[in-house]
Order: sequence, then structure tokens, then C-alpha cells
Amino acid sequence: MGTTQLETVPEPKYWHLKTVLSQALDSDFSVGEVLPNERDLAARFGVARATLRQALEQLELEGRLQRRRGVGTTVAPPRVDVSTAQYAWPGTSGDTWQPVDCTSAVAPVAVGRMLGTDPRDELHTVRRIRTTHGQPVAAELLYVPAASVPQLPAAEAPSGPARARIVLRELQRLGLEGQDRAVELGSARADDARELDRLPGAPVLVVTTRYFAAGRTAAVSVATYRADTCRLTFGDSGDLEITHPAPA
Amino acid sequence: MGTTQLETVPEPKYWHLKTVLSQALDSDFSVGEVLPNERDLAARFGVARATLRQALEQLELEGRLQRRRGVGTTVAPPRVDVSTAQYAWPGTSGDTWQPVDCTSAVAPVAVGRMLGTDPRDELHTVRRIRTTHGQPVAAELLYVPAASVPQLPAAEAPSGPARARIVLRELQRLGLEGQDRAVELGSARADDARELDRLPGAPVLVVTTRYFAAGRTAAVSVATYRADTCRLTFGDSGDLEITHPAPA
DNA sequence: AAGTGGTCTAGACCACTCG
DNA sequence: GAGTGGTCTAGACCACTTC
Repeated sequence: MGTTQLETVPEPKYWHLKTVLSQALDSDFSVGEVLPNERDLAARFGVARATLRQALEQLELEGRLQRRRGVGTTVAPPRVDVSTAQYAWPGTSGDTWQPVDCTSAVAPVAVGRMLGTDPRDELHTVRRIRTTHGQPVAAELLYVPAASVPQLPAAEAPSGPARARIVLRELQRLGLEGQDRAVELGSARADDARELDRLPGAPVLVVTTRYFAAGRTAAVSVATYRADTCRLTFGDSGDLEITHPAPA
Repeated sequence: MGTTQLETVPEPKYWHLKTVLSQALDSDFSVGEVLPNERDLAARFGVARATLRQALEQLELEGRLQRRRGVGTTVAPPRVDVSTAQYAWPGTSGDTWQPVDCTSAVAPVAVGRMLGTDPRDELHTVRRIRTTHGQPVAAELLYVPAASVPQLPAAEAPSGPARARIVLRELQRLGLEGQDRAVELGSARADDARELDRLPGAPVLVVTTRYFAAGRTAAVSVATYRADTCRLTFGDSGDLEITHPAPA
């Protein structure tokens, strides 16, 4: 028989450490509890601080821990389920987004391609944020070509949230013919990071939505969700809005 | 007026480095091209190798780079769109999954809770992998309680892919009443990592699907997609392309 | 055997929060 | 000002791929 060499592979220290810590979190800690600081933990496990941090980073990525500079490391609550299932224009009554601002700017190339607009054209760019349980979970930029909101009063428009709401209202005059979503991993840009109360580069789930109306792509939304705290739910087909079939 | 201190914040080196590299990738490199090795790059930018690696890690996370031990760092192709929109039992004709194996094992606690089974019960556990363009993109474990496939021949069943296909076939006898999806960030377990040709701990998008039939949760699937190479698409409502289970 | 990325160390300093 | 996590360094060795 073959000398299979099965698992002679030395497991990296940080990987083993992560497993040990993960079990400790399950058994010896409760949500919100603070862990010993990194220097103490590293000493306790007999590893360098950088190695310990590699384990902590993974646990934070998995939503098990929460680390805040100047404060400490705490046990994170379970991830929040946030729904992305709504089939409607943004700003329709019932959604949980809050308009923050609205500016004019050229779109990123990827967005410009989806909209089929001239890359040099300025678009209405609506900033919205989404919170649940008082915590910010997502920051969004909604790109609306001028052609999609032809009746928008041009010059005398106000700024800030008021202007954002006007653009959303105008958008809703169009008949929504379909929409389209994609999810991918990204890292937070500086402005998104600030809205989400995270450091730049923090891992985020980027949800790109295309809204179709009048036979073309009428708007594109790029929403970045905190990957550490969020689980995105898609109330698929079948009986929509299955809340909780769990027996009490 | 307030001395606002606006942006006195020193940008971290690795963050700036990432920006510079990102622009260089856009202008001076093409897909598949190999970058100089990490020691050279670090020297060229006048930083420690660890700092350079921090920038490379982020770019890999964003799907811009691909790194392989013993080989080098190459410019990654754009992410692949993979659809998760199918409304049907797993294994229905037309899906792109390939059954690999089927074992009996107790489910993870989270899965057990969704199924409402006794945590000590053994479930049929079907292993499948999904490939596109010859590359593995996802590994799945499908958990099927014995109660969901009552007519499954018990003892004399074969093993491997054949057994997996039998379980899938039995499952399709049930009428699918609904399904439910959630997406979150995770890190690859050792077994998934092997199937996905990545190292353990690699970032993955975890898609959890609940299948409802006979008034309860009849099966649960946990699929882990390579976060570096995949964009998950959800062909939402509007014009939906629901593939209904074919009446056999 | 040579060259690559992956892991690990033992330090240092910085930015932030809080009492 | 004390304590925390975040950044950075300059090394070392290991696992893997390729020639």
C-alpha cells in the first residue's frame, strides 16, 4: 500500500490558534465580553503578536470578534440578517435607507458601462445609508443619469437630503421593468468606511443593482455592506417573504 | 472658526501602495502577466516585505491579483459572474454542479437548527463542486435528513458519486414549496480549500440555501464560492427566469 | 537547486479611546 | 497618561513549483 503521507502537513500556528480561540469563544465567553489584550494573549499562547493577530483577523472576518482601536477586542453578536430582496425603486416607502446627500459627478467606468452613458457625463449621485438596530450596516451610491429624471428642476434645486429625496421621487415616475443584482467581495473605500464606522480597507459585500426602465438601464446602485456584521438574505422565489418556518 | 484638522490623517503606507499598484495594473499590465517577486517589489518601493504583502493581500481580495506559492503573482482576469438564481432542487437537469460523494454525518449545529433535527442524528451529506471554464468556483455540502428521502435504499447503497446521485433523485420526488438564500463572508475550511484549489482560510462567499417541502425545511445547502474569482448574480424579480422542477 | 509565496519572530512607533 | 489595537521593520525559515 502507498505510504499516503496523509496529513504530514504541519498546520500553520495561526490556523491552529484560530481553532483554539474559536472553541474558547464558544465555551468560555459571552457576547460583548472583552478579551485580554493582544500582547497578553500572544504571551499566553507563546507566539509573536503578529501571529496572534493573524488568527484574530480571521475570526473578525468570520464575524466572531469585533476589534476597536483604543478600546479592545470583544466577542461579536451573531450577524444580522439584512434583506436585499425588495423589488422596487430605491426610496419607495418601506425601505430602510436614509438619504444623506446628492451631488453631481462622473460615474466610475464600470458603472458608466452598465448605464451606457458618455464617461464624461455628470450623473446625479445619491448617497444613502442603511441602519439596523441603530448600527450602520451599509452605504450606497445611486447613480442616476440626467436622462432618467428629465423633469428634475435644474438649477434652483436644494442640496443635501432634500435634493436626494427629489431625485428619488422623480425616479419613481418611471415604470420599473426589472432589476438585477450581483454580490461580490470588496474592501471599503475611505468614504464608505467612514459611514460604516470602520477603517478603510475593511472587508465589505458589494451589492450592485441595475434598475431597468424605458427599455434601458435607468439607474445603478452600488451598496457596500459591512461583511463582518451582515448576512445578506435573498427572499427568493417560491412563497416570497418566508419569515420563520421554525417551530417555536 | 474651528481648526478642522481635516485630513491631517497620515495614510498608511500599504494603503497608498495599494493605490499605486492598482493604477499600475490598469495601465502597465495585462491579464495573466506576472509581477516582479515580492522581495524585488518591496525593495523598489522602499518598504518592508510585510508591508508590501499587506497591499498585495488587499488587491488579491478584490480579485485584481492571483498569487500562487512557488510560482508568482499574476494579474487576475475579471471576476466570473456565477448565477445562484435557480429555483429548483439541487441536481435538477441544467444545473452546473457535479456530485462528488455522499456520506453520513451529523450536521453542524447551525444547520441542525435550520432543519429542526436532533443534533445527534446522522444526515445524508452530499458533496458537490461547481466549475466554470474549467476552474473550480464553489464547493457545496448538501444536508438531507433521512426523513426527506424515506424511500432511499438503506444498506446496499453504493458509495461515491453514484450514491450522491441517488440521494438527489430521491429528493426530487418531493414537491419544492419554496427556498431561501443568504450570503455571508467566511473563510475556507481545509476540505473546501482543497476542492477550490486555495489555501485554508481563503476568503469565500458562503451561500446558505434552505429548501422547503412538505411543510418544513427538507434540506439545507451550504455552498462556498471563491471570493477572489466570483461575482454572485441574483436574477431577481421582474422578468425572472425561474426553472421549475421538471415533472418526471 | 533555485526561486517563489507563506509563516513566524521580536522588536518599534503611531493613532485612538478613556478616565 | 495609560492602555488598546494598527502599522511597520528586517530579518529568518518553510512549503511549494519548476527546471
